[in-house]
Amino acid sequence: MVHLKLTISKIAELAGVSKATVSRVINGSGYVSKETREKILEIIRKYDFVPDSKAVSLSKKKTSTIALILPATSGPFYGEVIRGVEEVLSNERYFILLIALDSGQNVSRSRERYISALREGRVDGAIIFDPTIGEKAVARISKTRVPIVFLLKDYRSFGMDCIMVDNFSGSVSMVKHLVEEHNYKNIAFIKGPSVSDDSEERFRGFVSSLKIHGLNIREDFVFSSDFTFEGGRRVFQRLKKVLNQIEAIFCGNDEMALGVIEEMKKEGIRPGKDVAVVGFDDAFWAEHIDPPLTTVHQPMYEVGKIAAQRILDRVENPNSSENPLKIVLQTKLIVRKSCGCG
Amino acid sequence: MVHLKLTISKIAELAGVSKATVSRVINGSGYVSKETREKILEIIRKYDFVPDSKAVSLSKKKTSTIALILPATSGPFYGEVIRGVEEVLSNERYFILLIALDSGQNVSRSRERYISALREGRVDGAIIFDPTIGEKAVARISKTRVPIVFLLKDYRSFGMDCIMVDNFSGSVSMVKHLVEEHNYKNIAFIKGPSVSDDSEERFRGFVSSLKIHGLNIREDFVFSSDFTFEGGRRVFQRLKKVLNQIEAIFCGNDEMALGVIEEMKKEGIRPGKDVAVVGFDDAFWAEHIDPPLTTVHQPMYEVGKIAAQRILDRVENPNSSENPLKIVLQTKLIVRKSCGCG
DNA sequence: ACACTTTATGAAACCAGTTTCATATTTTTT
DNA sequence: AAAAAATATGAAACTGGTTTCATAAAGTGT
Repeated sequence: MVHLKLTISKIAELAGVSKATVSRVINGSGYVSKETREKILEIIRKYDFVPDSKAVSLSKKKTSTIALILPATSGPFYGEVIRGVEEVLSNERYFILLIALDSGQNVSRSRERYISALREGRVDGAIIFDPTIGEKAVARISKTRVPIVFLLKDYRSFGMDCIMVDNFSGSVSMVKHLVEEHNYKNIAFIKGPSVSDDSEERFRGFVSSLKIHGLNIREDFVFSSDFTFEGGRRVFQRLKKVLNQIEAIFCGNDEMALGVIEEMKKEGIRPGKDVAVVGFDDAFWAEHIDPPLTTVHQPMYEVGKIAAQRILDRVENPNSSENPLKIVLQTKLIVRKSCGCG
Repeated sequence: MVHLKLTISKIAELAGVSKATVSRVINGSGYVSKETREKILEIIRKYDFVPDSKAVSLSKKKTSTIALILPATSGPFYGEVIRGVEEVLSNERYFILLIALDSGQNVSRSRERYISALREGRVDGAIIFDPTIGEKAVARISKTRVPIVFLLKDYRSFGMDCIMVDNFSGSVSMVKHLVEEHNYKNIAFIKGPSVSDDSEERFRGFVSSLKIHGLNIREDFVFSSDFTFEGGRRVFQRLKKVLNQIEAIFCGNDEMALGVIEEMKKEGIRPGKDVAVVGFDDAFWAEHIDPPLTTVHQPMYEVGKIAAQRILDRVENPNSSENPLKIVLQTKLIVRKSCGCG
């Protein structure tokens, strides 16, 4: 029993009409008499026919697919962003082509891969979350003419929309809490990798907020690490030297905060009591660790949703001459216990 | 300045050859003289030409895309599975079409969506992780003739490969540890939703292992919840009644264990000291909570990798009459402190 | 020098749809 | 009743590639 492949032509033949008419029925376009439509619909149902998406894509010049580029190590964000994007796209019958960025030196390899996908016309648009991308790559992407929404990167000068998160204000409100509620005056800061814009923004917010409160920035209270758990542990060993001079440690993200907390406990120092430790991100587990972590919530689900809405808009109104949009979502201070509260 | 679209025909024209020859050069197939090849390559480079993937897919009947179906709530597994799949597929220049299953009643809606994707010929194969799927849907999927690998579901009778995780043995080794190392004799169990095969397997392993150790199953020590953090909190309230009769609580997954632990702490009961609490899954945060959770590690990264290798094999050797394969990956007991160790 | 294989190329068919255009039939307007 | 507009349909062109087939030239063996 050979399973013969159904095509629109065969359906047309069975119905005694031309394939153009079948196409019209399927797409609800053009004129088709009621009787003809019903007859064709009947046959389509009977044989359980579905048009081949590859052929549809080719002739309609539309894939109904959006590329979603994500860093492999976006950890807690991964799922959140995907959820937001998927929720919006699936409603509009679009699919997600997911490309995860390699970590380490291989980023450029995976960058090539997703640029390829754009150039080959595999997708109608793309949501790009690529923290280490630079102008050169953006210029190449721009040449593809594929509508793009960048996450957490502002490339409006290349005509691309961007969805940003206000890291600066997040830091500001954290410092405000530490200073005004707890009266801490000596706060250490642990930066992430310098290539990370987020990290820089958070640090700038920290510095700026200290100034506002009339506090000095102490260079020897500023440390650098890599946003990882292990990095947090390591940096704590360096930080120990100034531990007796500080009242709080503001970590550039939650993972490092967790590393710091674990290391502190090992040394018999009580996080949140002897020294406050706070983070940034509000990872899933942040409220469940001991002590529950005071941190800044990143609205990544909303970022995903808005990015998806935006890209659909661009894809479906390609010639709208609207200027590249920048949408800034607010972070939110989440006060738990590691800051000394409660 | 109108950006004119490049096609293989235009390249052919520029090179003064037929498009068949250009196609041969691009694909490295058939005979092409060295001079012709270089001339064409030169022009392709000069104009930065890339063939349209939609056209290639249509004529080659190959999309170089694999569907990856994942539950929205796979929480910690999400990223792990994706990482494994992506690592293998990207090396072979395949792309991932990601479809997340809606949670709640909408599963069937998203199920329709991914079955559509298969029927439309959007992908060459699919890796399906759909815990609540039933035979009826599987039968429909089977009709599409698209190669499928199921995760954690055995549908070999429909000709589909499956990658399983040995939950049963995971439970057995956990009970073994609790009984042999700690000499616990009264162990409560919190099941997940009854629709979850995993949950059932874990429970069966628990029961079986108790028997092996000559212990009775106490019906009133068995509770049911829904695999969520909140579910864990709620079930603890029911469980309190028997708390003075038990030495350990074996939770069907880590999230519920976390809920139980939090609730215990609120009541002044020390998890791991007064009563042992253990979980299943080894979520990212399991080692960082207080006390660090003793649990059973699920090798989801490996599941993703092996599934991807398997699906590529099926896709690239479509007429191999090899029987549907079942690969069982082993879980691993991770002893931390919540069981009373350390 | 002749048959046979290998190399090289293009025309045309093909993949499975959509869309334009021409034509025929109705229906509506004047 | 004639003209205009709306409805209905199919042939053929089109999307942008790949592949088959035919043909010709070059290389090889005897």
